[in-house]
This record gives sequence, structure tokens and C-alpha cells, in this order.
Amino acid sequence: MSPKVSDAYKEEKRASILAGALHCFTEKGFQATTVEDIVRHLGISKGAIYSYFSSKEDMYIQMADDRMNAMVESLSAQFKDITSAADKIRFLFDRFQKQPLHELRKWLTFHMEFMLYAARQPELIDYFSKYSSKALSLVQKIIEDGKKSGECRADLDETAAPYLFWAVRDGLALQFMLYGEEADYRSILKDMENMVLRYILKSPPN
Amino acid sequence: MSPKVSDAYKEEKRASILAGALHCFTEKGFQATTVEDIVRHLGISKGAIYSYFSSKEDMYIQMADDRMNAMVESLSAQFKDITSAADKIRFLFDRFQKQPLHELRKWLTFHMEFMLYAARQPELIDYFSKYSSKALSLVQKIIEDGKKSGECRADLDETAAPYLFWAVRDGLALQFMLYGEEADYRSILKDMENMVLRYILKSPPN
Amino acid sequence: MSPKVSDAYKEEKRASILAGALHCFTEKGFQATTVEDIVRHLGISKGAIYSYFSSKEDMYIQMADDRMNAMVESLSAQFKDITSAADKIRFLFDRFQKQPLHELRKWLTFHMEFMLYAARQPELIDYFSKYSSKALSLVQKIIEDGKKSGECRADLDETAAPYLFWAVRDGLALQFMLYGEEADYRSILKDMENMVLRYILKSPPN
Amino acid sequence: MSPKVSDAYKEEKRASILAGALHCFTEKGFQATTVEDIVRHLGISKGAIYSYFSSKEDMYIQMADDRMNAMVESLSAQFKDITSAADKIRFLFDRFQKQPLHELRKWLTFHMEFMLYAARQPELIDYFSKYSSKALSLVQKIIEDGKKSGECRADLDETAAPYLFWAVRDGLALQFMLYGEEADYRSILKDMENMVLRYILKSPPN
DNA sequence: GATGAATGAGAATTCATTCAT
DNA sequence: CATGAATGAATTCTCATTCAT
Repeated sequence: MSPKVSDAYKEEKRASILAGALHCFTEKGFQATTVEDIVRHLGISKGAIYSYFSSKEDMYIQMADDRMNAMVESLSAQFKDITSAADKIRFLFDRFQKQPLHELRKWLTFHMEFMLYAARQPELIDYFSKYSSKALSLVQKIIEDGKKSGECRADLDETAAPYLFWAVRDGLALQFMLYGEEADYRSILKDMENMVLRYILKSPPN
Repeated sequence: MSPKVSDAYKEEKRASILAGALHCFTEKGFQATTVEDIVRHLGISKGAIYSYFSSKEDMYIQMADDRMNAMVESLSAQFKDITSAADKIRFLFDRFQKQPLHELRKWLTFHMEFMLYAARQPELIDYFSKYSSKALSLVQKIIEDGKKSGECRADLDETAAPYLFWAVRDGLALQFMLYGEEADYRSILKDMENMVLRYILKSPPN
Repeated sequence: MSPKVSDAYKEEKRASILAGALHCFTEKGFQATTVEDIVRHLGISKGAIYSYFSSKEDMYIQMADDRMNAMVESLSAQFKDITSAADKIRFLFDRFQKQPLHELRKWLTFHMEFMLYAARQPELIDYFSKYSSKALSLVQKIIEDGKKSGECRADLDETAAPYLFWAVRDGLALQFMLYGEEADYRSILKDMENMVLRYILKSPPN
Repeated sequence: MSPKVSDAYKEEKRASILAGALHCFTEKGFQATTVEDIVRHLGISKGAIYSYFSSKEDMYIQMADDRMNAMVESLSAQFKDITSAADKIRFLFDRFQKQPLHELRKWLTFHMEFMLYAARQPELIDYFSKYSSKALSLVQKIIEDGKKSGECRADLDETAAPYLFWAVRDGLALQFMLYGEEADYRSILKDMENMVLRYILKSPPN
């Protein structure tokens, strides 16, 4: 009777279905994952899925949504304690360094499939741009602060730099998506960090 | 005994089917494109497709193959007349600048879907790595020559640098895959050119 | 959690699909029968077939399996009450006599097509041999018991005799598979019975 | 210009196509053999096939026809020199003994597939019966002569005995069609010879 | 006559979604 | 409310036959 209990239960269930579906999607890909796969993995019924989500596509969107929010929130939170622009950039590269390559591949696959999917559906593009801009803003803020504090080159384009940052990162992940050694990946990632810092800072390291 | 149609005819037909299929793949994606779609677009029969290609996958592979070969060959040819490493890099960025964004999007979509597809098929990964290494070698050669001539930093890692180059390029394309203005894209691409040249050259431009 | 339909219902459904498929297979043959034919005959959907059987071949195997098991079980049960070897052989010939020729033809057609099919699929041959040996063992047991009791010739090869028995039976069915009068078939079957009894018994009838 | 030359050439070509097709049919079966298979095996064109035969089915019928005629003619010819009924039966069993099991399997497969095929086509049944009766007559003649000469039991049914003979033979082949050792096959075939001779002769061997 | 490229009607199988129980 | 059996449109690929060259 009490809607509160019911709503909490429903949200929990929704989240658990999404988690199970995410597991399957990262494992086999969105298209290749069948509703049957998800249902088997979760030990629930097909009907249950359809009482929480209107379609397989709906699950996908809600999932990407949840994940992007979580990423940006987590990063923003951790930036609280870092003041230097260079240190923030280093902190981000550190996070990239810490992520195992196989996990990166899994996520990249998930995101690429989502982008591909979004590319065919105009209404998703706006949605996508909204979330991408969160990641861009995060870096733009770093640059702006860095310019104010004199850490960053005054003539650096603060709109373009965030694109550069993410492009460098995503581009490298793309290079290593299908094959390549973890050690090589980390070493090149380190070079990238140098290249980026060299480019944005007034007085580059070494 | 002798074939009733020439080899030239067959190659032309093969190419025309591939062109039609590419049109459909870039329009709707590989998975979403049905053989029926291709056949309807080309005004031929289903059987014709299967007498030139063993499967939809085969068309995809031959297409990627053709394209990668063409790209590397065309670049290698044009490099004949350029001696300076910096000029070669600039030449490449010039080519990127000249490609209309909508066309880039089409190709990127095609390649991403192929990568995603290859990611699930271990036997395709080798195939893929073979061709990727062609693009990497091209840039590696530039760096090596540049180091010999003293144009490039002596301490530059000539194995990592090609990854950087392509990562930067592919990563930016990825950023603009779904949305973004052509002008912004070009402007950031210019910045990237600067970042890359600054990183690899002994005496960076201004 | 608990299934919405009972196991009994599912088994009944499985059996009904098998019955419908058998009807079609005996009518048109395995290869010539399409899944569409079966589905139309049963008034169900294509999907229903595939939720009970993994393929058309699977239906075929389960069908042959069911039938062979039923035959051997039914014979074994009825042998309980017969002690004499000669009577057991006579009982078997009696059963052959009772089967209408048109029905024999139907079954023979079914089994021959299955053998032909199995002949091209090495993994089915083992399966087939397992079931054939059931029929052979049944007769071998009769011979062995008959030798012990002194009914059968002591120098009779108890491994070969079962082959003889079934060869004689199947061979005659083969002769009458396409044409021939029911009366002729029965009369020759009677002669066969004599030939076989004469061959295996110490003191043949008349 | 001269039709004689042309006709001879045509007959030769017809026969060579038939031989090639037979090779393919015994190898893979009628249904599984594609016209492409035959054409590749023979090194001719598809059109050539269709200028000699109206369809794949037509090839099959003409082939079975040729083969049955050849078998009966060859046997009849060889019987010229044998007078005793028992010796004729032994001669036949000798021929069966000489045929390698793998070859028997190939032929049996071919004939079974043809029977199955004929079973669905009423107009082929008459055709089939005509040829089968040739094989039956051959043995019936032996029995009749044997009865006249006193070799065979006087009360033997000369209509039924030929069926028995061929049933015994075809039935054993059927038992060994899919698996079984060559040695076992030969040993049981010998037993069968004994069983048959015992049954038809007035004074059976040993 | 010979050729073999082209045809296109089918075939088996899959799977997101529904809805009776 | 949950369940999972049933649905059936959609998909890839095959191959006997034809017919322009």
C-alpha cells in the first residue's frame, strides 16, 4: 500500500536489472546480447524486464545515462582536493594508467556501440552531446583556472584544449582496442601525458 | 572453355557491388543493412552477390581491405616529393583538413562498426592488426627519417610517436562523430597539428 | 518462479509436435518436409518448434530415439511370458504379420531416410549403432537361451544369427517397399519364418 | 553433317556426363550433390548438362536405368556356363563376397536414395518394378531349373524363393550399411549362403 | 554449340515482444 | 504481479535452371 516501500523496491530492481544487462552488453555487445541472455544471467523472467523497461533499447539508454553521470560526478568529487591545473591533468592520466587494458576495452566497446547506435538516431544525438559536454566542461574548467593562475599558456584556446585532451585519450584507447600489449599502452599513455602537459603549460616539465 | 565475360568485367562488377554495399553500410550500418537492401540498391539479384562474395562479412572485409590499401598507397606515392619530416606531417594534416566532416563521419562510422565487429571475432583481429600497422609504419618512417636528418627530437620514441599521431587524429574524429561544427573541427585540428609538431620537432614552430 | 505450465504439459506438447512432424516426414520425407509444413499441419508457430527442438535434425533424432526405445521395451515386456526360443521367434514373426503393409512402408521409408542421413554424418553413426544393437541383443538373448535349453543348434553362431534374423526381415520389407501385394508379402514372410526356424532349431518343424 | 558421327559423339558425351554424375552422387548423395559439383568434377559447363538432360532428376533416372540393365545382363551372361542351381546360387554369393564393403555401402546408398525418391513419385514405381522383376526372374529361373533337375525341394515356392534370396542379401547389406567390420560381414554372408542353400536344396550341404 | 553469370524462390533459424495463466 | 510459451516477421544463404553472348 505504502508507495515509498514499493518505489524503493522498484528502483532497486531497476538498478539490478540494469547491472545485469550491463554485464551482458559489455560481454557480448548490445546487438548480440539477447533478452534471453539477460534474463538467464539475472534469474528473472522476460516479463519482469518489460515491466521496468519498454524495450531493449530503453535499457541501453538508461544505462549509458547512469554511467556517464557517475563518471563525471566521481571525477568532480575527487577534484575538490587538487588545486594545480597540472596536477589535475596528471590525476586524470593517473586514473587512465590505473585502468586495466582489458577493462578499458570492455568500456570502449560499450561506448562505441552506443555511439554507433546514436549516430543512426537523431534524437539521441542531442542526448549524447549533453553528456559529452560534461566531460569537456570538466577539463575546460581546469584550463580556465590554470590560465588565471598563470600555470597554463595565456594563448591557449580554452575551448579547443578539452577536445584535445579527450581526443588524445580516446584515440589511444581506440589504437589499443583490438590488440596490443598493456605495457606499450601504458608507456605511450605516459608520452601522451607529456605531450599534453607540454602543450598546455607555460613552463613544461623537463 | 574461355570465360564468356572478361576478368575486367568481373572486377568491375565486384567493385560496383562493393560500392553499392558501401553506400548501404555507411547509410544504415553493417548489421542493419540487409542483403536485400544492397540488392535493391544495385538492382541485381541476391545470387549475384553470393557469386562474387562468400558472405556479407566477406564483402565487409574486402571493402575495408581495398580502402586501407588505397589510403596507404596514395599517401606513399605523394610522399615521394616531400623530404622534410615536418612537411610530411603537415601534408597529412592538410589532407585531414580537406576531408569534409560529413565524409569523415561516414568513414569513421564504417570503421568503428568494423572494429566492433572484429572485436568479437578473434580471427579478424590479426587481419586488422596487419593493416593498422601499415598506417603506423608510414608515420614511423617519417619520424625515423626526421631523427636522422636532425629535424626531430633525438629522444623521441619512434615507436610510440606513430600511435600518438593517429590517436590524436582518430580521437578528434571520435569527438566530432555525432555532432559539432565543421569550423570548430578544423580549428581544433589545426591546434592538434601544432601540438604534434611541437612534440616531435627539435625546434617547434614559433 | 515456478513454471507456468507443468512438465506434463510440456511433454505433451513435445510429443504432439513430434507426432505432427512424423506425419509430415512420412508423407513427404525428412528433407522435403519444411518447418513451414510442420507448423501449418500443427497450427502452431515456427518459434514453438524451436523452443522444443533445437533444429529439424533434432526432431528427427528424438523421433527415431522414441520409436526405437518403445519397440524394444514393448518386445522385452511381452517376452516375459514366453519361454521357448522357437515361440519367441514365432511371436516376433507374428508381430510382423500383424503390421499392415502400408504402415510398414511408412516406417521403412522413415528409417531409410534416417539411415541415409546418418550415413553422411559420422556423429550420428555411433548413435545409430547404439540403438541397432538393442534390437540385435534382443534376438541374441533368444538364441543363447535356446542353445542352453537345447532348442537351438549347438553349432549356431549366436553373434551372426541376430543379423540374419533382422536382415531377413528388413530385406523383405525392402522388396515390398515400393510395390507388391499384401498377400504375397504375408506369404513370403511365412516362408521366411520357416527358413529361419529351420536354420536355428535343432529339430526344425516338419 | 553426317548424323552418325554426331550421334556417336553425343552418346559418348551423355555417358561421360552420367559417369561423372554417378561419381558425385555416390560420394555425396543425390540431394546433396549440386549441379555445380558435377560440372566441376567433369570440367564442363552447366549448359552442357542441360543440353543432354532435362533436369538433375532426369540424370538420376537414366543412371539407375543404365546400371540395372548392366547388372542383369552381366549376370545372365556369366550364368551361361553354370548348370547346377546350387552352383548358380553359390556363384551369386561369391560375387557378393568379392565386393568390398565400402563399395557395397556406396551402391546401397545410391539405390536407397533412389528408392526413397521413387517412393514419392508414382510414375517411377512402375519403372522400378519392371527392373526389380528382372533380378527376381533371374533367381526364379534358377529355382525352376533346380526343381526340374531335382536339385531343389519340390515343395519350394518358386515365386517366393527369389524374394527370399534378395531379401536376405539386401537385408544384410542394410545391417552393415552404416558401420560394422568387413570380416563380420563376410562371415555372416557365408552363414546366409548356408541358410539359403539349406532352405532350397533337397539335400543340403553337410 | 558451349558457356557461366545471373536469377529468385525458398530454406532454416532467430529473437524482441506479447499476453494468457 | 510475475511468468515464460508462443508468436512470426525478418535474415542470411543456396542452387536448379535459364539465356545472352
